[in-house]
Amino acid sequence: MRHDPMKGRSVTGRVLAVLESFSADRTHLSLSDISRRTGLPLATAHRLVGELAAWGALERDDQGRYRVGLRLWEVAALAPRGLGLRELALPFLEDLYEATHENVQLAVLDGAEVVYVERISGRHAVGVLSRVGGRWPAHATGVGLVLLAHAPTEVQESFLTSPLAAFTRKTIVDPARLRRVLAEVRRTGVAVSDGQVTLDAVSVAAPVRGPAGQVVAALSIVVRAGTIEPPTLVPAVLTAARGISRAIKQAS
Amino acid sequence: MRHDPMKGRSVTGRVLAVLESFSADRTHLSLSDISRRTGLPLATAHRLVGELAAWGALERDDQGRYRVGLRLWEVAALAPRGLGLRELALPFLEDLYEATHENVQLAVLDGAEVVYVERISGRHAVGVLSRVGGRWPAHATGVGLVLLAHAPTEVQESFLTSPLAAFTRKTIVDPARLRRVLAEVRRTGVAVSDGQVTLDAVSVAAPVRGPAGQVVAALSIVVRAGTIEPPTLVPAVLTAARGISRAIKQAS
DNA sequence: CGGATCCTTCCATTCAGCGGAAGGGCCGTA
DNA sequence: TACGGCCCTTCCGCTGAATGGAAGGATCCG
Repeated sequence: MRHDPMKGRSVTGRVLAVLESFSADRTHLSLSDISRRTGLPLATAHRLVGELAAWGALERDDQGRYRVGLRLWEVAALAPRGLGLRELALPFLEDLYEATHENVQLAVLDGAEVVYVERISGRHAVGVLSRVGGRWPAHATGVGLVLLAHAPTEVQESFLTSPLAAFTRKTIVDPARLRRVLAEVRRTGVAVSDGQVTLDAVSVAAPVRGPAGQVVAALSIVVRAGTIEPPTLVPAVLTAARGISRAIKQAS
Repeated sequence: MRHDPMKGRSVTGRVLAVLESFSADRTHLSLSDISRRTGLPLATAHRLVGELAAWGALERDDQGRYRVGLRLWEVAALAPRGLGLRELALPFLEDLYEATHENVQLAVLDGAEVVYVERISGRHAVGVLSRVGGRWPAHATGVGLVLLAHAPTEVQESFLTSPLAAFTRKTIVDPARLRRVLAEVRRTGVAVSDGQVTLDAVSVAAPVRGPAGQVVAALSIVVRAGTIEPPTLVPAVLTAARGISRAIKQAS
């Protein structure tokens, strides 16, 4: 009898487990690493990894370690909610970036987290922890507040009944307070997130809408706290967000 | 006896076939589409697609059609030769873009083709056919000429003995002429590609080097033919390319 | 309303996938 | 130089995950 999590697991499931064994802080893994992280026996991992490498989903470097391959990135680049969205948005992100040289981000909601689809950062802009392809709990980000505010009610309720992670003393962790913040976001049309992820950053975010008016993404600018008054950033963020919404509509 | 291309094909191979059934001009596919394009029986396609969708490699839209999912994009975003390279390069690409507002591209070589890892295009810049995540035959592009010029000899020989596709009357299709062009690229350090993909575009490309000095990518600017003399673009392109090379070295 | 096409589900059969074991290679240390 | 530890590769008898034809329901369109 097998006493491992992979027992009875499909081949597809194992293949996907291999792919998800890579992370932002572990982009290069040995075969043994992959075996350990997935729970797959070495011989099994070897076979699956070999097939993925032959196709290009994985690549092997000079030290024999594996990394996510270009071929997988090419296929994944066809994701409408990933690069597809980013392609349409980029001119407007560039506009906002050139006007401010601050951090400009585009994100979508996935479950209880935002996934960053794009980020352009100025050299002197305040440091941000977001990473393209990375995730963050929605409640603690400007883009996340916008996306949650416009999410279906059941998504919001599910979120509000789960524990809210704190990153700084300013992170919103009280569900009642979060409800009020989300209502305010819906009312004003923008979210301001001050010091929720790092104390020195404040962001202003606005919704990006799909053809039917539904919110499909959110755009934000992140600046150093105490440098620019957030309300002064609202017109520019709204302008860029509306431009992206228009581009999405025209692409439908 | 099975009379289909999938007979004897591994599950991993079938899963990858499902993923590669999507293309830039077919980002949304029905289950039957996927079955036809992969050669998989409907029931088999249904099972595999269901597992991929459950994990997030595929998503299903409101009309029941499938598209590449965000989760796959997230994993693929960890590809060092994809977004990894792009993240390091972006500040320099932005510099070049802001200085010129023309098309700025970053590409890597994969076999006989270049894969575009990044592209920033100005609104009024000449139209380009490249697409992030897309491929193009190396010989017909500025970035490709740079990458081929610095590729291992066997890669170059293999390329030169294969038929060279023509896209315009200016596309280099004569192997002897291509040899001379590649030698010139090595000598001068940059490639100028004039009208090879479209007659109205001319590009200037320079190599991006890895920690050991090897050429790992190429950067280019693409402008409207007859507007800016290519040699005047060389310093800016070289500056940006060297900046990226330095960033790569520092990240190692 | 009927034909065409799509999608979902079932299940008897089968062969692709499994993974423990063995062996070779590499590296670091005594 | 030798040895221990760890990594990677390969083998192969066994078995259960995968298979896909068939059936049935749903949807769309002329």
